This record gives sequence, C-alpha cells and structure tokens, in this order.
Amino acid sequence: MGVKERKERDRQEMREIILKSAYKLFLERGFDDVSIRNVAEAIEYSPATIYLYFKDKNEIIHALHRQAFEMLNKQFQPLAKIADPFARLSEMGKAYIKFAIKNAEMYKLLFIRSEPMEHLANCQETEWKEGDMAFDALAQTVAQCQQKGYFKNFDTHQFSMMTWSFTHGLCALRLSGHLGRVKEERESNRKLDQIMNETLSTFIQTLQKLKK
Amino acid sequence: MGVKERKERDRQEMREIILKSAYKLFLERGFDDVSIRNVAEAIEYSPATIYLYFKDKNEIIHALHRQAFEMLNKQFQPLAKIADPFARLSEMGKAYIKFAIKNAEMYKLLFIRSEPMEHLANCQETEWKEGDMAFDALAQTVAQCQQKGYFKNFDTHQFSMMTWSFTHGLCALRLSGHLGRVKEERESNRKLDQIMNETLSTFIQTLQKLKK
DNA sequence: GCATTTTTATAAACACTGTTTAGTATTTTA
DNA sequence: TAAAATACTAAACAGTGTTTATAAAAATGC
Repeated sequence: MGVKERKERDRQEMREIILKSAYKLFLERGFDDVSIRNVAEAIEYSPATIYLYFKDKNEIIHALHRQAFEMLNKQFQPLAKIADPFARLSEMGKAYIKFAIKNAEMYKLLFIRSEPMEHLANCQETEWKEGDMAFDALAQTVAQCQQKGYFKNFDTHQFSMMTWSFTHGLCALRLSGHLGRVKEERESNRKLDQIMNETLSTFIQTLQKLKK
Repeated sequence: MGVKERKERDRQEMREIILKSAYKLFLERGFDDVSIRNVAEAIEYSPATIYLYFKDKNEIIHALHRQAFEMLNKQFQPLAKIADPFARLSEMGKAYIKFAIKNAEMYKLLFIRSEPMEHLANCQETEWKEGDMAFDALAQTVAQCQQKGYFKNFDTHQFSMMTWSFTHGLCALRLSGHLGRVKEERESNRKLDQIMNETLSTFIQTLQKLKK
C-alpha cells in the first residue's frame, strides 16, 4: 500500500528534474530568455506537463528563489568562524559581492526581480525563513561590532539596513550595467570588479572611523 | 522648398506623440504590461507605424530614459541654492528617494532596467550626458563637503559612488518589494516611506560623524 | 496637368510567449 | 477483468515584438 508514498516521491522527483533543468537554462541564457517550452524541451516532456507540477512560471521562480537563498547562506557559513566581528562584517560584504558577480542571474532572482516577492505576497506567507536567516547573519555581526565599541549610538537594525542597502545598491548597479557607464569608470580602464572592491573599501573605511 | 523641413518637423511631432502615449501607459500599467500594440491603439495607428518612427521597443525605452533623466535633474536643481554642502547632500538624498517613490516606473527605467544601458552600448555611444550630469551634481557636493572638512582623506569619486550605491540600494529594495519583507519591517506597522527615511537618516548620521 | 517617384500607413504573417482545454494513453483500484 | 483515477500531450487561445508585401497619399519632374 506504499503506492501513494511512491507517487508522492515520483512527484517530488519530477519537480526536481524540472527545477534543475530550469536552473541550468536560466544560468545559461538569463531569466527572460527561457520559456516554459524551452524547459519542457530540455526534459523531453510537453509544455503542458510542467503545469501538472507547478501552478505557473512564478512558482518555478519562487522554488529557485528558495534554492538561491540557500546557496547565498552557504557562502556566509564559513565566515562565522572569523572571531573579530568587524573583520567578519567586511568579509561578508566581499562574499556578498562575489556571490552577486559569480551568480548574476541568481542574484537578480534573489534581490532584483519583483516576482518572487509578489509570489510571497500572493501566497499570504507572512514568514520568510530564508530571507530572515541571511539578514539575521548580518544583524548579529553588526550587534557584535557594537559590543566591541563600533557604531555606538546606532540602532542595530537600522544600521544593518544601511549596510545591506549599500551593498545591494553596488551589486544592482553593476548587474544592470550602470556602473560601467559612469564617466570616471568609462574613461578609466579599471575592471568593474576592481571598482566594486574599491567602493566597498570606501564603505568599510567609513564604518571603521565610527569606532568611537 | 521647405517641404523637407516640414516633413522633419512632422516626423519629430509623431515621435513625440508616440513617446507621450507610451509614457502615459507605462506610468499607468507598469513597463512590462504595455505592448507596442497598446501604444498603437492609444494613438490610433497600426502597430507597424510605430516601427516607422522607432527602430524597436528599446529605442522607445531609451528615449523615455533620457526624458526621465531630465526629470530627475530638475528635482535636484532647486537644491543648488542650499549653501551648506552637507545639508545639500542630505537633501539630495531625500529628493532622490522621493523621486524614486513618486515615479516608481520611471526610476526602474532609469536605474534598474538593463535595456537602456544595453541600448547605449549597442549604439556605441561613449558619452552619456544626462547620467554624467546627475552624478556630477553629487560629486560636486561631496567635493564641497570635503572643502568644509568632511570626509577628509577620501577620494571624491569613490565617496560619491558609495553614497549613490547606498541610496540606489535603498530605493531598489523598496521598489522590488524586498523592504517590506524584512522581518522587523513585517512585524512593525511602520510605513515603508518611514523606514526609508530612517535608513537614510542613519546613513547621514554616519557621514556626519566623519567630520574630523 | 499628368505621369513618376517617393513617402506613409497598414493588413497580414512569422515566430514566439504563458497558459488552458479536451482527449488519449497508462496505471491503480475494486 | 472492468471501472476509476492518474499521467500525459496535441491543439488551441490570446497575447507578444517585429517584418513584409501592398495599397494609398503626397511630392516631384516634365
């Protein structure tokens, strides 16, 4: 009588196959240039079959969104062992930027696209575990910095929001192509990666001076 | 023999009509939900006619992109009369955020969408007057702050990049719907506008402490 | 003024998109 | 083995950006 269980396993397996294929195609061609038909062709099923396993394209997006968040959180895990919280904060910034550059399409999915957030809102999900986990890692580090005397008289949450806004802004400008269009960067022959590192350094320097 | 001149005027007029209609529809429905056919219907011409005046949809986007930049630069103009450069910098941040919230679709066009930048690259345009103007307004203010003793030992350009990254990041997170999904913000009943202002304040405070 | 060339506009088509429906195989259950 | 449930798909629907062939209108040359 394990039929139902096996069917459920098969179902999840098929979902995984679809997601894996979609993920691969998204990385290759970018998000907007992959259609349901492309995914169907890749897994050698008809387009309609996809809709037996996912409500619509947004549900696929959202599933990948969760996976991408797990990837990002994994990038942060090794940094937990850095004892000095300020050094850790700095390395988190670097890791964040590195992730955004290396996984551009995934980063867009995580933080730039509106669809995943809209899907979340449509599902009436009030929680958002993956997102909270990533932000908490930042907020905790900020809190520990404050315990060590940095950023005194700042609200921990507000301060964390600020650092996230900065780092995201830098990544977003890079991925949208705006960074390379700034006059100074156009005319210099510095690589975009270098520009980003320098801008991050400027921010870290700024924070460093806040140690009372 | 002024026929050619009149025809050129008519041509520009038609381009304006198309742009005006497209702009209106974009504001109403958002960018992705307006098709060439919608624009054509609004101006009571066939879709193919649009292609006699614009190479493709991207050229329309780019034309609106330029107009949006002029709008943004106009928002900054009144701030030029603020004598204290630090106060001006602060007000520029506020004006920037206000613009992003009030003209969400235009902001997306300006700084989030990749298409306008891609179009710029495809045209082999090396210059970017509108963009430079906006950034220069920021860089000049930063430079004047430095003359007054703020942000000493920082590179003007790097520092300007940092402030832009922060402000853009904040706006981008808001417009993509991520801001309202942060745990603390979910659970508080503060308005998103208020959150943004508080985060900006935190940033301004941070900068203020950099006055040697 | 009339024929010829140039310009302007469009209907229809092309190759796509996400998604739904109706119908056919296959598998499970009774 | 017959009935019910499940898995799958071909075809269609309504839309997208864009191109092409064709018809109407306007400007030009004689």
